[in-house]
Amino acid sequence: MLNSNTKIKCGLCIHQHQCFFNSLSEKEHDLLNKNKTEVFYKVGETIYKQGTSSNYLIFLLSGMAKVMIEGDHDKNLILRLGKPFQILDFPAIFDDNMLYRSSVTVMDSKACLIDIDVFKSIVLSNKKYVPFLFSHLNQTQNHYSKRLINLIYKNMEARIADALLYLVNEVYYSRVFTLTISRKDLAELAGMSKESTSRILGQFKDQEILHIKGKEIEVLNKKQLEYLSKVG
Amino acid sequence: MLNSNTKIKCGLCIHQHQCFFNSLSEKEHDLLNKNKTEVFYKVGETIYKQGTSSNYLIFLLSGMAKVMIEGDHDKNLILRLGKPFQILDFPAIFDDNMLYRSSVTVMDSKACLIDIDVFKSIVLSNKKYVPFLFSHLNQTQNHYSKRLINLIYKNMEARIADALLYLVNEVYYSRVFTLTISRKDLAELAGMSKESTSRILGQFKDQEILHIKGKEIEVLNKKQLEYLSKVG
DNA sequence: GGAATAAATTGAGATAACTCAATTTATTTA
DNA sequence: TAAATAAATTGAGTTATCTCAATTTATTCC
Repeated sequence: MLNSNTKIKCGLCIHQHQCFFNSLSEKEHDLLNKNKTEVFYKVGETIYKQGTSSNYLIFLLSGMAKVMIEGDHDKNLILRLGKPFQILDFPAIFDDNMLYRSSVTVMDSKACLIDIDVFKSIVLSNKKYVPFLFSHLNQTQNHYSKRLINLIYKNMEARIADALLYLVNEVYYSRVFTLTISRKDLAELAGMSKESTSRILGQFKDQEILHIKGKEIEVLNKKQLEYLSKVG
Repeated sequence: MLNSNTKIKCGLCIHQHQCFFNSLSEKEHDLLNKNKTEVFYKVGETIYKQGTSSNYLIFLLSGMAKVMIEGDHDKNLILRLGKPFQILDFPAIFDDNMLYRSSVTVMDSKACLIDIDVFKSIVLSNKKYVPFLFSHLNQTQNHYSKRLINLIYKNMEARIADALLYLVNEVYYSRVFTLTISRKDLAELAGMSKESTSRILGQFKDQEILHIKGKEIEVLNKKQLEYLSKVG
């Protein structure tokens, strides 16, 4: 983790349209600018650690980070992959700032650390923000709900299909992509062992559902993945 | 479902101290009183149906309801048991009022239906409510996170132990209780088949961790349940 | 209160998924 | 660029959990 010397100016950056904070006023953007820190993380670095508290809200500027639950016996579950201009995860900001999930970069990343008290003051003073925030939390909750039923009752094929569809539809936005996570990460996204993940991927390759060459993946038959996800 | 003729007056009832709405002003309580409907549900009745939208926020007044995700092939997962003076589940109130989980009573229950627009107007006008609501959503999210890792990587013993500990610590508040849900519900709370649930319960009985007589359950060795939850 | 129906238990067999170990492939470091 | 290390794949054997069927126990309803 390394501090940055040239901070991006909130409210003036070119990514405003996709930014979590784009509905803020100029005054609020200034407040944010004064109270934020930009830092670099190398791949594999922990940003948030489950069970600790944080005074910062993490806003990714570049790279990618996995948001995961750490279980006992080295068993983790990846909940989502955080991408630039998204808030990585919410500590319990109106309670004790506790974190219930960990976050680790999967590639070199740049992040913006926003002081939670400053964020809270904005939330409490800007009415427009409440529906937005509520909506955001609601979506996360629904995402978790869906993950729960999928991971518990679906078979391996369906779980890998779900993971791949997640990557296509919500991470890389393309049927062809270079995987930025390891096979072990993919396994933890599908809630199964890395060996089984490897086997299912090989099977999908044989069935010409996927074209795989190392980290390069092309989904040849997305309909089939959707079908497997449904029936499995 | 049957309408009630004698409505409880919000702000004047004896359960204020434990009520979700106890920080409201007199004026807000009046607004709520004017815009709420009280209804009765028989055991097994659906209150919310996943995939539909609702204009009401459900506030339980008596009885109990399971909040669950309905999967394909008749596979459900119970997320929590809703109890009196709790909000049952939040529709996407700042989006389309959509429901991502179903809710079904597990005993005859009385509920209060609060108009979502009225609730929203209170949330948007009462600053004190934002932290409270945020905190509530956060807790739900953390509960789901925990459920995810527990259900995916833990064995049957640990999952039943978790379900029992949930009943003791968060539902009945007692080591001795009369189960208000069926064995099948218990199975859906632990994310496994009803036959396996039955077998594990029998095993716990043999090991003198539990004393079971039909619906009457006494946890004889809570420490052992906590141990099984941890190692399993 | 007894018949009918539903819920819960028990047993046996099937299978999905895991673990461990061996090998191959890829990536890092000297 | 070779050696060392890490990541990924493959195979074989084991085990946890499920399914289906048969009983038993509990609950509902006439």
